Amino acid sequence: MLALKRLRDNLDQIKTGLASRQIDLHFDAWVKGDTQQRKLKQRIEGLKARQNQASQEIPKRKKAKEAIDDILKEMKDVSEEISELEGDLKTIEEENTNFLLGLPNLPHPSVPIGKNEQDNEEIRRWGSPPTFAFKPLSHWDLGETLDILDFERAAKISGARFVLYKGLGARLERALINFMLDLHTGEHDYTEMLPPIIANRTSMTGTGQLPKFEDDLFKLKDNDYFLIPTGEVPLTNMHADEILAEADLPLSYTALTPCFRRESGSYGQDTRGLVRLHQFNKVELVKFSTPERSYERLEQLLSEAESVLQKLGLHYRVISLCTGDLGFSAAKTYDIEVWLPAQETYREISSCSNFEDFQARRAKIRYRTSAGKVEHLHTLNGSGLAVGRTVVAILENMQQEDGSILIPKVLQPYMGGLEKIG
RNA sequence: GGAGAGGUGGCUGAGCGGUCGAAAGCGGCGGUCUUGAAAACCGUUGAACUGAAAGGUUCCCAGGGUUCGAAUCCCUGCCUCUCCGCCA
Repeated sequence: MLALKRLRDNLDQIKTGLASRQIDLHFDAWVKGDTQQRKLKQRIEGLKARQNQASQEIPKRKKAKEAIDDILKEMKDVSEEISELEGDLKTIEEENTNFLLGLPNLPHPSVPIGKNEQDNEEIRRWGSPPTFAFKPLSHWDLGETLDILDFERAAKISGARFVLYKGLGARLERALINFMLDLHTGEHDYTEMLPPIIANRTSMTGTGQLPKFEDDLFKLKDNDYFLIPTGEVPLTNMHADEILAEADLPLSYTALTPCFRRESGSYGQDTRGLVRLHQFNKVELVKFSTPERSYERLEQLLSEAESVLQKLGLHYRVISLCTGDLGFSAAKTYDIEVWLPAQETYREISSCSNFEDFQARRAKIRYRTSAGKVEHLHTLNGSGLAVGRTVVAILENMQQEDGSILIPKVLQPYMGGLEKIG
């Protein structure tokens, strides 16, 4: 959520900033509503001030055995008027809040201006694509041949866009999870968490999934509960309604969680394989930072996510999302895209964002500065990494002509010393 | 699931329907003392909105209600604790 003051004082500036996201917004109704709301509030507050005055006067008069009929009568009217006006105020306030909750974050000045993913800016590449003396197979073919991925049986159990990992496939997923968590807790100073993966409406609103994107979520029947689409939801909302001490910042948390997405808007895309599933595992990285240092932390977070791919020896590139491709809550986002040889393309494997105070305002996450002031802090998060897509990258990049898969050195201890699959 | 108790400021914990943003203690901050620290003592210390300021309004889990007036009474929901039952 954008700061109300900022919106009122710099409306034009914010309008242009948001327009760069390629979305249509109409502020006129809101401006009207906002003015109306303030006027109403002032009137109500005036009446309440009178009410408060009277509640001091009444007992005084009572004590002095003076008559109070007139003041009681007046107060009865005041009280009625207040409840009437408050009804109006509630309606207007709800409309205004909904509008504000529907506004995306303002892009950071360093974000490239652009219409869509075509305009994203490549920041750097690491390593180089492997060369093959044969035509590399897709991960779904490899997975099936090696009997480590089973999409048909997953469909029988659940439906389309689910996967059943088998044998060494399951082992590989688990090895990656442990490797990533060990790396982030051991070398990068994150605290490991194991949070709930069902979250309530308040939390979903806090991180920005709601109210706009309810259709993308799995909602539990008979409850106002949702399956989390990302570990960001529990890890960020764990500090909702809290005032943290500046000395405790930055806080860094990591967690493995399953993520659940309905992916309703993506028919026909990635229908095969485990790139786009309704359920997948992700190791999430979340940071809480002071505003002054949040962009420095974003670079740090990004490099921590990158180090996973570097240690695995997987070629990737980093891109900066342009304004038109930027997510709803983010002020700036770097995507890490890993090379997939079978499709001869880069695919997103991590998304690292600075949300500035956008989520902190929604979720009321604040900190007390060393000077004693209470301010909203900045939240950041990124994948470190999407585990299923890392399996994809390993299968496709490490495949050999005989159909076997070489296991990266750093992963071998986690695979019981195994050097290859198949 | 059944029975009971409770949810108050950073924490612990008082609080007759009006003078309660709320006692007290702890913690934090500032100071005195000290070479420095501790102890002791003194002072100070919630947040949001609104206003140029003075000030005003709101917030004692959330939402309703009673009342001229609610932290205090009533209802609903959520959460916590104790006991019983069930269970991985």
